[in-house]
Amino acid sequence: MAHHPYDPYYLYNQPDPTYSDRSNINTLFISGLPDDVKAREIHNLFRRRPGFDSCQLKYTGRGNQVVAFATFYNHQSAVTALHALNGVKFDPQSGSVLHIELARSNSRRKHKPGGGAYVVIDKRKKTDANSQETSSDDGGSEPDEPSKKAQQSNEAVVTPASAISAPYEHHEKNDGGPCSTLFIANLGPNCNEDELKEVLCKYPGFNVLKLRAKSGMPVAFADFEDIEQASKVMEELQGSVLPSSDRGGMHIEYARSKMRKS
DNA sequence: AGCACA
Repeated sequence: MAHHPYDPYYLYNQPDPTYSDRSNINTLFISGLPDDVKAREIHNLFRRRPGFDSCQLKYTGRGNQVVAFATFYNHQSAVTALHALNGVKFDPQSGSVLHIELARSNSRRKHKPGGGAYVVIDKRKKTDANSQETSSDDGGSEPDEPSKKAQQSNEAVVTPASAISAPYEHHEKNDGGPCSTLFIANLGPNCNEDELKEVLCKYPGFNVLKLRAKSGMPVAFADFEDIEQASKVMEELQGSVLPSSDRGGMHIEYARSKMRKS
């Protein structure tokens, strides 16, 4: 008996049966897509998000409605991508705005070693020249749709400030977007440059590490050749604990600006 | 939450 039943901390942490618990969901449900969207576009939308695994485009068969699912390696990555992209204007021509929520269930599709990074599920009746970008050999593997009515209310969707950084626009300033320099925090006070460098130099594309202790706690900047390589490192090292750490794992983000090639 | 170097 580890917990007294009236222990408020114990009670607080019990699952609440009145709300669906989606803390184990790693998959996002995306609606509000234009009906001519391509699986490739969905893939490009998510591929640089940390923790991204795979995605699929689904023609629901009701009208030209298209929805998509994006699966991440963990729940937190999925939630982060959700917040980054929900409400973003996807197509300035059609005015379509992304509506993203946690899916009702995780995508069960396994990552085949030779398989593509995205998948199309076509439930449409028409068998004419519909382009099958990638075939789904197992149509029963897609998660449930969380909201049947989500797609009908495209016009009511309000565009939040995050839509300013729409994916189709090029920005000179980097507002939290991907960067080939990483910012590393939550390092212990005893962290030294060499132990961190030892870990980082195992990854391809690693360039330069700079450690600095601003008002005590050290933070680091690690520069890589390109964003893909930096993203990979962020994914793999996120939360990992250095031997010198007296606290939790490293917290890694994209730096606000690329390191200067001095 | 903490983002420098030029």
